[in-house]
Amino acid sequence: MLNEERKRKILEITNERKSVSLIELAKLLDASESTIRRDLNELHKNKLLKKVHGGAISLNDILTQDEPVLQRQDLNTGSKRLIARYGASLVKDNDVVYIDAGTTTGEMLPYLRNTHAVYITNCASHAHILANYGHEVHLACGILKAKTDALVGSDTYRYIEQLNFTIGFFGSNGISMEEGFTTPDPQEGEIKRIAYDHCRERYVLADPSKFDAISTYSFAAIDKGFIITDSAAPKKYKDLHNTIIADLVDIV
Amino acid sequence: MLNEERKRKILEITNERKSVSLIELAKLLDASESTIRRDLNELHKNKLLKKVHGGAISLNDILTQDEPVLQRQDLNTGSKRLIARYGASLVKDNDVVYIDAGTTTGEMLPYLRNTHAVYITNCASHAHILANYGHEVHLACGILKAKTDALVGSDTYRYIEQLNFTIGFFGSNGISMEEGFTTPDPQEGEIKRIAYDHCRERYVLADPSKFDAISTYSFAAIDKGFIITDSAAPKKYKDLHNTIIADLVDIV
DNA sequence: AAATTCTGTCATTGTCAATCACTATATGAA
DNA sequence: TTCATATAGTGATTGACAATGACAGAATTT
Repeated sequence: MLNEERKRKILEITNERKSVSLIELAKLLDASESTIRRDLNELHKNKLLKKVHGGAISLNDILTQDEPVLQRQDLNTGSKRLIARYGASLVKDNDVVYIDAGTTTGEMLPYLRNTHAVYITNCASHAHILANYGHEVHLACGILKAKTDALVGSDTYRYIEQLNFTIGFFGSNGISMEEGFTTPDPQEGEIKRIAYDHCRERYVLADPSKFDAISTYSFAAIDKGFIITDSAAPKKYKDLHNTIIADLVDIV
Repeated sequence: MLNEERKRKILEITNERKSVSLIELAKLLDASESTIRRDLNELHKNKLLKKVHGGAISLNDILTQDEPVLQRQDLNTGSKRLIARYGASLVKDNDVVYIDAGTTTGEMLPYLRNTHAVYITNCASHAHILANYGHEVHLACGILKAKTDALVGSDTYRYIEQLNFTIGFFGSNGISMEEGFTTPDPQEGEIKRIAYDHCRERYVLADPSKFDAISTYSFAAIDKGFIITDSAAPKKYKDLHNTIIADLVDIV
C-alpha cells in the first residue's frame, strides 16, 4: 500500500471511529507497528489527528464537540465498542449479513473484517463505509431518510422481502419484556421487522440504557433472537436465556 | 501503445482506483518503470494527478476533500459549475428526475432547488446530499462500488427498468460522433443505458475535455438527448442541433 | 512489579532521478 | 536514392535516498 494512501486511511478510520488503537491500525492496514507509529507522528505533527498513548483520536470531534473525554482506556474497551466488537466477531465465512441502520450497528462496521461474507444493509452510510473496507455490499432501494440515511418505504420492503440472511444485526431504541424490541419511526420499524423475519440468526445490539424503555413501533418479540449487551444490564434481562454479555475475553 | 494513449489510461486508472502503484501501472500498461515514471512526472506537472512515493493518487479525490478552499467566484462561474447550474435550472415542478452517478452530475446537486420534484439516483452519496437538502430521494438498490459510490448490477438494472423519468441528467467520460456517449466501467455503463432509455428528456453534462474522447462502454448515441457544455467545446459539436451552450444569462 | 507502549537505531528492501544506449522516424544534403 | 544527422521515445542501469520492519532499552501505564 502506498504511504500516502495508508495515511489517508488512518485518518479516515480515526475520524470514523473517533478513536483507534495503534495495534488495531496495524492489523487493519497490514503494516508494522513501527510504520503506523511513524505515520501517526507525522499526522499528529500536521495536526490531522491527536496521537495519544496507545493510539490516536480524531480531531474533528474534539473541535466540534465538547467531549475531550476520550481516553486511552476507551480505545478498545468502551462498553458500546465492546458490544459492537462481539457482534462483529460472529460473522463467519459465506455469511449473508444484514446490517440494520443506526448508530449502534454503525459501531460494528470497523470490526467487520470477514471479506468472505456478503453484507446487505438499508443504510447508505453503512454501505459506503463497508464498501470502502473492501466488502461486497448490497444496498436496498427506497426513499432515503435524511437524518438516519436509512432507506424506507414499499420498495425497500419488497427488496428485503425477497432476500434471506444467514445472520442479522439490529439496533433497538427500547427493549422491554412485554413490548419486545421497539423503535420510534414506524417506517423504519416496518423495515426492521421484515429484515428481522428474514434472518436465520438475529442479534440485537443494546447498551444497558435501552432496557425497560418502550418506543412507538415494536418490530419483534424479546424472545426472538439474541440480545448482546454488557454486564451493566438489569439482572432480569441478563437472566434471559437469549442474552449475551459481551466481554473482551470472548473476542479473539 | 501511443504515448498519449498511455497517459490517458494512467489517468483513467488512477482516477478510477484513487491510488495506484508505479509497478502496477507498468504491468497493466506493459511499459517499463522508466516510462511510467516519466509519464507520472509529466501528469503531475500538468496537475492531472498527484505523484507520491511509490505511485500516484487521484486529484479528484483530494479536490473533493479540499472543497471549502475554492473561491466563491469559481463556485458560480467556473465552466463546470455553469454547466451544472444550467442543467439544474431545467427541473420543473412534479418532475421525476434521474441523477446519474459521477462527479459531473454531483456538481448539480447544490443547484437543484425544486422541492416539488422527486429525485431518483443510483449514487449513494448523491442521494445523501439531496436528502439533506430536503428533497424526496429514491435510491436504487444493488451492489455498491466503493470508488464511485454507484450502485450497479442486476438488482439496480431491474429497479430502474420499472421506472419512468420525466427528465434525466448524465455524465459521460467520452463523447464522439461515432461512438456517442461512452464510460469506462461496463457495469456502470449498463445502468446508464437503461436509465437513459427510461427518460423522456435526457441531458448529458459535459465539459469540453470530454469531446472526441472514447471510453470502453457506449451507453447512448450522440443524437439521443441533449448535450450541455460551454463555449469552449469543439465547433463540430457546438453545431449539433442538440447541443446547448450553458451561459450565465440563461440561468434565472 | 509487570505489562504495555514509546523512542531511537539498524539492516533490508523499495523507490527515485539521472544517465546511457538503442530504436524508429524525420530532415535535408550529396 | 543513399547517407549522415537530429529528434523523440523507450528500457536498463546505477548510486542516492526513502520507507519499512525488527529490536533493544527507556518511559509510561496499570
